[in-house]
This record gives sequence, structure tokens and C-alpha cells, in this order.
Amino acid sequence: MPRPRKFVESDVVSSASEVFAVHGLAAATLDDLVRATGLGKQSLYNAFGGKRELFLRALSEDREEATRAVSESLGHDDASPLERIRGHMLSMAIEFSSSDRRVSLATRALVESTGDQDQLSTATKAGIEELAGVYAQCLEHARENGDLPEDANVQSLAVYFVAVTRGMELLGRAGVGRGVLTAVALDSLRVLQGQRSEE
Amino acid sequence: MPRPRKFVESDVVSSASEVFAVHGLAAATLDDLVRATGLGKQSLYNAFGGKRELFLRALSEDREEATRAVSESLGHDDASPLERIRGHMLSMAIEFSSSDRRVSLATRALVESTGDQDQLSTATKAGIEELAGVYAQCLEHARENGDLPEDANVQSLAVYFVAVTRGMELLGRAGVGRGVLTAVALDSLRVLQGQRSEE
DNA sequence: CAAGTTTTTGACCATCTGGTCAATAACGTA
DNA sequence: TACGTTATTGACCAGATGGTCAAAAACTTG
Repeated sequence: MPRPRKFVESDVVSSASEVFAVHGLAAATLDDLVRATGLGKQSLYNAFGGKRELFLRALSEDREEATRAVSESLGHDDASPLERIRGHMLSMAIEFSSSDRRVSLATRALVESTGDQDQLSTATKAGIEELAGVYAQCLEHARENGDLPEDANVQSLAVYFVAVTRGMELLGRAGVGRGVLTAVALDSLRVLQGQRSEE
Repeated sequence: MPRPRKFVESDVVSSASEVFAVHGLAAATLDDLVRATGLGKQSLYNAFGGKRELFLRALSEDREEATRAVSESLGHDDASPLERIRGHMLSMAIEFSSSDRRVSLATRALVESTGDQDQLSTATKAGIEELAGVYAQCLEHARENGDLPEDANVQSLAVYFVAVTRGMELLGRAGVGRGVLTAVALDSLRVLQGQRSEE
């Protein structure tokens, strides 16, 4: 009976995501979003509720996408777990030294969040933990493989890799070149070598 | 002859810096700055030129301060170079897990910069390189000490530590706890152990 | 084909933004 | 003490912002 929507929600969120990745939450104007999505203001409002809510939707989509991508990158059976991590970090170095002005929505959310408990930072923290979980899984496999010592702290190493990638993202955005970023990625992998029991 | 200023420039920049660290450039309202600095809008404008210019001043002060702090932290003779880096990273873990909502202006500048060549990102890149230089110096000493292999890539390791600290900052802001952050810091140091010649 | 429901459209608005202007105040000097 | 110079003050502004409203449009079903 009702008039059907002309748009697909996920497409709209995607377009919005793009805008947010370039401008951030505060700096993205409602008009940017209207232009990018093709919807009218009111339609946007009806479907999502406002700029902030739309950002949260984009953030959660981004989180899913990021997790999925890393899972795939680390989950293949084509190489040993450690080699997969290596490949992953190297591809990150390439991605982050691309020239576009995008910043992951997670980083945006973190930087633009205002409170300790607001949706932005809690959502992002959850995303970080989710991502760390993916790394941890791969590292755990490595340990079972004997590529990592028995007592390696898989959990903290996982968070460590999240931190390194975050840092690489920022450096890339600062204009640090691909060569340097790749060297950083390679350096970061050394924590996995010669892990001796001491801590 | 002229009427003297009632304020000290560096104090004003400091107060402004505080505001920017909490809100960012775009989100900090001129009114916030007026309130925090105690100056009138026009005085601010006379002395600095505008919000953006004031931010750039704050950014450059922040950069000096950051470099100075790290230099001091890494430059003392109280311990071996490697131990100093260790101490530094651990103190970073503590700093970044403090609960205030500050974000370094460098990170702010990076995230809020819009172009490839704008002042924000170029200033920040210079800051990163400066910081990396400080790390590099300490690492070089370590190498001379024999604590690092002859062929260790001091330059890229230096950038690596900048990346890790940047990542830790973000994670800390996301609410990752002090214990985890400390573990990450300790992990990050392992790249310095067992550096064998391979690359 | 008409009714009912929801989307869409585009005009509208109160508020706040960074920034400006002209008038006034304060100081050192002559 | 009067003058020249600069700082300060507070009113002011054009533009943009996120958000809202009421009317029109579009589709499905009975």
C-alpha cells in the first residue's frame, strides 16, 4: 500500500560513508550528503534520523567491511599464518600510502568523539576489539604451527598490530611515502621473530 | 608610544592549544577560544589572524614541545639507549591511557587536513620527521653501543616508533586500558631484540 | 479506479558561524 | 599634559548550518 522507497538503504550508507571518510562527521555538511546520496534532506531524515545517526550507520558498515577484509586477508590457506600477516601488513602499507584523502571512519569517530562513553568511541572500541580478535585467531594458528613460542601473548600482539596499522594510516595521511611505510610494516613484523620467553 | 598588549602571546597560544586538543580545529568555536584565552575576538584576530592561523601557531608550539619532551626522555644518560626507549614507550602507554579527551594537535591536523599540500599536513609531516629524527639519534647510539646489529635500519625503525606511538594514542582514546597499552608498548620493543641481518 | 499510506519535494527557519567595523581606551613620548 | 599609535571592546553581518513542515506524488490493494 505505501509508496515504496526509491533508494536502497545500503547504497545510501555507502555514499554517505564516502563523504564521511573524506570530510569527517562535523565537517561533512548535510548538503554534501544530500548531493552524494541523491536523496532529499527529508528522505534522509526519515530513513536515518539525522547526520549523526547516518554516521553511526556508516561506521558500523565500515566496521563490518574492515573486519571482513582483514578476515579474508588473514584467513586464506595459501600460506602459513605468519606469511599471511606479512602479506597483510605489506598491503596495508600500500593502501595507506595511496593518495586519496580518505580516513577510516573508525579513526574519524575516535578523533571526533567528545565523551568517554559516547556511541562514537564505544562503537570504535568494539571495532578495535573485533579486529584484534581476527589477528589473534591468525596468531593463534601460528602458535599452534610452532611458528610462535608457546608462551607468546597472542592477545596483546593482536592489539599491537591494530595499533601499528592505525599508526601507519596516520603516517600515510601525513604524506609518508610508500617505501618508508613498507619498511615500517616490515619492521613491525620483527616482533614475531625470535620471540623468546621473557615477560 | 603604542598601547601595550595586556596578554602574553605564548600564554594565549597555550590556552588555545588546550581548546584545540579537546575539540579539534573545525569544532572549536571562535567563542571557545575567546573564553579560554580571555581575549576579545578582535584582539585574537589582530594578534594571530584567525582561527586557522592560531591553530597553526598552536600546532607548531605543540610540535616543539613534543620534540623537546621526547628528546629529554631519550637523551638522558641515566641508562642505555635501548633502556631509555623502553622507558619512553612505557610512559607513552601511561600517558595515552589517561582519561582526558585530548588528542595531539598533530593528529588533529592530519585528520582535519583537506588537501595534499596544505599547511596542516605539511607541518605535521615535518613534525613526524623531526620526531623520527630524535628516535633515530637514540637508536644510532644503541647501534654504536653494540645493542643493535651493525646493519639495523635506524631510520625506518625510528619512523616505526612514531607509528606505534600514534597508534597507541588512538587506541588509548578509544578506551583501551592501561594494561593492554603497556603490553603493546612492550611488544613493540621486540623489534629491537634479535635483530638479525636479513632484509 | 479510489483510498490509504508513506515517500518525496522544496520552501522555510532559528541559530550559530567566523569575521569585520567603528568607536573607545591605554600607554609612551615629546 | 597633549599627541600618536596600537589594543580593546562590543555591536554588527552575511552566509551557512542542521533540522522541520506542509503539500504533492507514487504506489499497492481492495
